[in-house]
Amino acid sequence: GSKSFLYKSKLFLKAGQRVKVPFGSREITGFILEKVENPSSFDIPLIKIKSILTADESQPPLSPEKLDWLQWLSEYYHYPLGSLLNLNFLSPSFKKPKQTKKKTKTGESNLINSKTTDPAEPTPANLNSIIKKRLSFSEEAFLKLTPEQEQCVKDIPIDNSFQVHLIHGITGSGKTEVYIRLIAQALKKGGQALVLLPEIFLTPQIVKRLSHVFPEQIALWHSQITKATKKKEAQALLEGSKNLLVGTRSALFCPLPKLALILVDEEHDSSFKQEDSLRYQARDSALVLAKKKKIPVILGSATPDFSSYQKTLNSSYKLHELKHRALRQKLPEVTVIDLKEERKKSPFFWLSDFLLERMEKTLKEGKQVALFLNRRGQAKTLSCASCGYVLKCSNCDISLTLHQNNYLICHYCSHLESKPHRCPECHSDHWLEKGLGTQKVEEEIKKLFPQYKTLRADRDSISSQQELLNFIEKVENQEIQILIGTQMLAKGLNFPSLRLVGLLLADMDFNFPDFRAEERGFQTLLQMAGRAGRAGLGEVILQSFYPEHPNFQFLKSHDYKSFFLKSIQSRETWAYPPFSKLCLLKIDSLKEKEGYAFAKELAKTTRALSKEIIERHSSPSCHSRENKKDGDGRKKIPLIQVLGPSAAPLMKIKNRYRFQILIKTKNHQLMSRLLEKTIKKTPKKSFIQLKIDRDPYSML
DNA sequence: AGCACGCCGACT
DNA sequence: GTCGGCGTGCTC
Repeated sequence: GSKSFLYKSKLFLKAGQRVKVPFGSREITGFILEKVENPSSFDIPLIKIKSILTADESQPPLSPEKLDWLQWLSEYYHYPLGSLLNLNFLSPSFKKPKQTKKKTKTGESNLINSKTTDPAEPTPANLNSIIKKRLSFSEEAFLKLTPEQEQCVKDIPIDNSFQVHLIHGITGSGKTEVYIRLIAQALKKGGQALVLLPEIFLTPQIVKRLSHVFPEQIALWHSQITKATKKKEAQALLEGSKNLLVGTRSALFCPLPKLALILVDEEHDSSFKQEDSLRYQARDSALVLAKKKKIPVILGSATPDFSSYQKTLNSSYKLHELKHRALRQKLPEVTVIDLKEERKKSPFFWLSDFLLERMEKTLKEGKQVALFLNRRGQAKTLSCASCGYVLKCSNCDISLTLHQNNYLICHYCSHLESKPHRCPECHSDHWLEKGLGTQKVEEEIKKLFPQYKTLRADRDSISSQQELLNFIEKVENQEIQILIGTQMLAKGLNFPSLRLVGLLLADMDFNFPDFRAEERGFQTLLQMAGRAGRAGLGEVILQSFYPEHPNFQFLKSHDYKSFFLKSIQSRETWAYPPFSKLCLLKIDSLKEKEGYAFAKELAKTTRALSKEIIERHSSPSCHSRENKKDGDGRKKIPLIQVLGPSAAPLMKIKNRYRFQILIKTKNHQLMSRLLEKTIKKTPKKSFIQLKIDRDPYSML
């Protein structure tokens, strides 16, 4: 996959250093990887080896740990190291835009095996001014901690050793204040801290709090920050004039020479996984970086990822629990309503009499109400009332979503068309709207409560940071009484006057065709329930067509741990993560037949190679360990399973046909070995793309 | 970036 | 058959 190139030089060069080299007919900047002792052992005629032109001192070299980490990323996620080093923040000139999808496949490489290397050294900097600045935050901005928070801070040493801490703190338990103390410790020691947030534009409140406490230290890093600013901030972090970086997953690549602490907030959030080009999981990658740098990592969540929580059970992660809300507010009471019973009585099937009544009461008392529904748009699909024809996107294989009652959008390719008058099949003009979205709810609620102000929060109504800030301001100033939204409302927002939360169709979330659906659904419901009563009494009304669902009992008692212990069992039975490792081989072809043939051949190769690996792995030397693992009565998990090929759940997207093969293995070493062998054996085809999604989050 | 190579359609 | 357009791969 990722190629490196051999050059010669008499210069004194360090690994990670940038150099200018001739490459083909042009001159490019490359990175020194390592010193090669025996160049003739390479399969390259010595005469072809060119000389390095100059050392590029415009930026300090990558540290050995960072370089090591980048190599790990490249291998683990099967992404060419050359392309990785070319990503904006690592690139010497910030001018190069992200490669187009077509180019990433080849991955232009500019790596160099130099003849002389030496470990990199940290950049010297102006100590006096740094020490002055480092202490420029004022402890006066700290809030008083509860005994629980204080204990948590005490139990997390910020030292030079690798340890993963999981802070499981219920909504409103004040995790941010714990983070602030730990960041302050890292800064006081002369170190730097990195805080990763899922989508920074959805979490302005924590950013505001951190900016208030560390006004001169903080640098922000996310997709809406301009390149010029990024360059400036990267420089400040390199020099040490700024020492706290708060950003989304890509902030992980920013230079932080004195990194002493990594904090991943809302660590369960799926947006830490990048779904294109380098398909990396930022939380997992942060753990690897921290291990190489020998520093602590803190993962925080009210609803931890199953894999993270599982690792606290055998103490490989340290668990810290915050079980009480910081201002001693009670957790909201959860009432479960059976929609089967209620639907006949109320004006709409999705609004029970009970919820309606509680809404009226809450609003009369001057408090706010939020209604949560995990589907945007107005009606999910449009189908013909007489023949049942469903309108689908012409490029993709999926149903179109109706917006504002007159146009249809494909959520996959953004294809837009107006609502047709007549059914293209039977020419009937009678359409049925199936499904319920936030727009429909907003429309009806406005009719029911004309005297109160209603506002909708979803990806359609709020698409920028500024729009979200406006929304938050309106809610905080109580200009709005009724909020209607998707999971956008569930992410880290804190509204003191919000008393009542209605979860309109709570069982909908458990039924996606994905092994993580239950985990995801419960996390969202619990997070959403946690928005109620952040300052004082709160109430949650959960509506469902299946009210006896056992998960609702866990929700009523706000008991994440019991939910986890129950739900993790089926993961084990079916050998899904964290009990196995997954990798999705995605085949994407312009032609359906050839794509399928390629996928079939690929699956055959993968199966044959996995058989080889299993045989070798089960040889006497490895045998005893495996027996031990299987001998304790648990269901036996096969070492490697290759499933498929199957048509992807959404087979046709943007006029390309998609097939997939799922590999399940017992551990990631086996996976790496299998992937490497498979790729080596698979011939490249021009119109077929093969993408490797390691630890996939979306099976689509 | 700029050149080599191979696949496929159009034409002598 | 052969010419040439174009997409893809390679550059130590």
